[in-house]
Amino acid sequence: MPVIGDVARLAGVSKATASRALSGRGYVADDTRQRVVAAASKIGYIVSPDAASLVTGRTKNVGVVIPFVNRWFFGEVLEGIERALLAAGYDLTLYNVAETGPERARVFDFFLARKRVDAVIAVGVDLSGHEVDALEHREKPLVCLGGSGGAAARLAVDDRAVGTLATEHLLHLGHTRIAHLAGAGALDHPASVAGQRRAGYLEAMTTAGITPAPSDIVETEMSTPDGYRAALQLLGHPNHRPTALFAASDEVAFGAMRAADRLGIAVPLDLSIVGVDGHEYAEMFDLTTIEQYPGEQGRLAVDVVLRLLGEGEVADPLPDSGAPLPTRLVVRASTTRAPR
Amino acid sequence: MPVIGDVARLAGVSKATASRALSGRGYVADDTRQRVVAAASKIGYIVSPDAASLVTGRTKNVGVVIPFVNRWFFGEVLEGIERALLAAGYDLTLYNVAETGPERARVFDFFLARKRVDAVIAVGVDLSGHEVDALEHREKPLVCLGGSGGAAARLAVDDRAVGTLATEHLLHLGHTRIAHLAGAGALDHPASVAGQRRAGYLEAMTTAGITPAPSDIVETEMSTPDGYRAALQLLGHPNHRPTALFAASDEVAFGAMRAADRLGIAVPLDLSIVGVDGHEYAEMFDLTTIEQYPGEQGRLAVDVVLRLLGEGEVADPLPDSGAPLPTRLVVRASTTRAPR
DNA sequence: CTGAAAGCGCTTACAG
DNA sequence: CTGAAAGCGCTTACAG
Repeated sequence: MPVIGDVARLAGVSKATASRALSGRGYVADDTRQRVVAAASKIGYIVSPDAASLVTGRTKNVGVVIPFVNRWFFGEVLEGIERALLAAGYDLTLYNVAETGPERARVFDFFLARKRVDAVIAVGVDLSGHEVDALEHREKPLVCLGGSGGAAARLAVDDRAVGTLATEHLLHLGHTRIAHLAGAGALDHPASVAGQRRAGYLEAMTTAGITPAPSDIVETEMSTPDGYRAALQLLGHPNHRPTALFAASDEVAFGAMRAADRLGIAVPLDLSIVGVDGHEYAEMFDLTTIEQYPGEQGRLAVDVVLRLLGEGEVADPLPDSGAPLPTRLVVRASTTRAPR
Repeated sequence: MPVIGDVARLAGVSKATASRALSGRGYVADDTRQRVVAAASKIGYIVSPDAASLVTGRTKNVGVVIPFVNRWFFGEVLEGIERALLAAGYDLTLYNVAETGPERARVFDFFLARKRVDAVIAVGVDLSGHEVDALEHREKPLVCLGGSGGAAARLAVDDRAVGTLATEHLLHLGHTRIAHLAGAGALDHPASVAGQRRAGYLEAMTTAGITPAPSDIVETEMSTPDGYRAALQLLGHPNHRPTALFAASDEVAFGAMRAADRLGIAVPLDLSIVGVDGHEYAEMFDLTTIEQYPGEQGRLAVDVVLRLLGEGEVADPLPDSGAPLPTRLVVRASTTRAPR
């Protein structure tokens, strides 16, 4: 395993010069640089990131905290982040933390508190004050993508507007009996994604002069199997069947479609369904949805992190700070006019 | 940011003793240790992994190379690996490499070649000789989960047997016209997962004295939308419709079910479908499948890595070396007796 | 059981 | 433009 001293010796320069030649920082005569580079590649020299980090204080490594990897939205975000980070020469250290628990505390208090990452990106996690403090205390830039909990740099779609738009789409089609398959925790955590979408739904309904029956809102984990179970419960009830359904995510919507199928409820004739996300299956299932663009969101989060870390001399670390991330209503065959 | 010198001073010992007390390596008097630990926690000391790595040569970090994160199987594996690594106090650095290309070369020749990871786990990647060499040359333990390309430590299901079993299940139900939705590259890369499953299918057919028509094997990316498209092509053809279909993965099978639905082909009455994986949606869709257990596989891969790294003094680094990972045929409503 | 010293592999002022 | 030296924060023989 060659070290920089080997390169220096072979090139006939000092370690300092070798370092400068290889890193591109500081003045080096052009032919010197070439000799050094040639020497390095000849013996297969690769800099030790640990040694470099120790002196520069930079690790070229970003921690990503994410509650799931196997949900479409999160997987796409993660892929987007990974690609962008790799392109910038950064490593990605993955912390797949669940809602809460000792494991999560360990990630924030131990893993992230060490000097191994330069910054952290939190995807869809509701951060506690303590967690944010732990990072700020270590002077680690923190970029949040969705989720909640105070952080300076936050990128998010307007989930409340998403909920309103989805609901208004259904209202506009003449539906009045509109149920909502909300994300788990929507009621208890109004600031969460699930909570915001629910609030948007409620707002649209209220504006339309409709008060949903309490049983018209059912909470579910945002997965297809859970959405399926929740929808069976909602749609299987003998009375009061809704004519339309706003699912908090496309994955929930797929489950609802399957439940409707199983119960012999025709979509969209008997039941219109709208989801959120723009999942890769949405087109195949003809699902009306509010698209968002998680891969792009991940890339954006990396942009912000890089700016915060001073890579690429850009003045404003948060170009569109405050502006919500783009979304788009895509109407497909799963929604139609309310039955007479 | 306190350093170990601060802890030592506060506890009234040398840095050496503080280091020993904190790491648990070497003799330290019990009360000394307690004083050191108290001092450390009082000032919120956390060891610098970079500095420690530099001297020990160990980073407590494992690189994971994986072609997708947003396919069910890979997502589950990744989650399993992450949990197991975290529990062992290791970090996970994620490299999401696509099939091939310059990006992939950069990961192997630069990122993984540095001293930042102690070992690498390759999930479902077909490694080239050059890639394996690059790692072995750096003396990095390499554990492969599925995929192909020579590596000492390999964990894998017997994909050929999986293909045979799935096909025999259909043969046993009286089907003779059995199509196969194979994974992309099955023909060109016989050693790949897709290739092995295809080979198993062919073997079972041949054993039954049946030669599938070339048009009965269609390759597709192993995703649901791609499976959908491939199945439309396969099932939409006016002649020769198969009565059964072996899909190379559950995700492909879901796409095929949707295609059948769209074409008015009843499953299982007109068409039996069997998949592979034990996807979380399989039960909901009543899909017959050959289950495997990716989360558990990920955990197992970590076990092997840890043994290879000498954590936990276990004699044999590969307990079940050679034995294929468990799988199980789960019969559901998507397969039935062949129509008369 | 504990401490002084060397050293892991780099980078960065500081001189020249 | 280049080099000698110091130092990043730790751990590990080596003495005692």
